[in-house]
Amino acid sequence: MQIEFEGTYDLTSTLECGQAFRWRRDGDWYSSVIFNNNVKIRRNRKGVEFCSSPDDELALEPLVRGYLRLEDDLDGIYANINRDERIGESIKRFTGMRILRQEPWECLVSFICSANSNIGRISTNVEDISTKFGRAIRVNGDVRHTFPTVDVLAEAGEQPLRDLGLGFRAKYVSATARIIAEGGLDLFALREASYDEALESLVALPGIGDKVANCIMLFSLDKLEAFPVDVWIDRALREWYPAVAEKKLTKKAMRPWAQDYFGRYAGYANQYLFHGRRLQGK
DNA sequence: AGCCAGGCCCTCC
DNA sequence: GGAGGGCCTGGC
Repeated sequence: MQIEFEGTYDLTSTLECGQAFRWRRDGDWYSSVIFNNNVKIRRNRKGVEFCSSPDDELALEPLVRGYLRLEDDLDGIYANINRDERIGESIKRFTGMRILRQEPWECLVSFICSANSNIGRISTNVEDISTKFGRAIRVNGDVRHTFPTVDVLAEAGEQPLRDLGLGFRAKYVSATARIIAEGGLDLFALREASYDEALESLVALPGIGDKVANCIMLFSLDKLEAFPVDVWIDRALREWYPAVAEKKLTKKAMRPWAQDYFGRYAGYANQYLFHGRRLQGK
């Protein structure tokens, strides 16, 4: 099915910049499991084309639109965050890269798994969790699995997750799943909550600190002002922003500084700086 | 072999 | 309140 839209979209950068962990590339097609469907997608002249299974594409289309954040006015956002030549360069280089609107629970677990890890390993962890605890979706001989529900992971407990190689993150995933399963937090409700409210709720969960909470808010809870500070952003800000270096801002102090500096779309600035700095390597 | 990875948490000062 | 060390595991 074709989704037509105006405006730019760099699907490759968007799906490969490290905000989502289950997309696989095969030629110009990308495939993953989202909304309990095996979804294939590719860029074309008029927009993006996608296939879904088992559900009808017509039913999935609004969800895919939402996932891809096609409603974001990129030019408006660029104009808003373009405060200096550093961010300007990154915008020029990765024009069309978007933040995704992922499913909150999968996003939350993915970023608990990200602690002291790397993208390759996180991808393996998330895929292994799905294979072991998710529901099989078969498409033309290909089998992928849905990401398991909160209840399934709450019931599973810590040890099976350790056996999958999550390491010390297993107890955090398990404990957080149990809290949410028992009604300790409504993740979707956080989409309507303020940034501060959502942050406070998330960091109360085991395994979620300021950085991970900001990732979850940015990539799944519609908080475009979220600004996760990881080692790459830490490097980018210290190397590229004299104000940060001169003030000797700690990692902790960088987030509020950047949110004030870049404004309400600071999360977009974050993703462009992150991507640029990470490709540059250490 | 030893260090580090897209942090978090706990202890101690 | 913030600095320092431990934590699973895999990759270099």
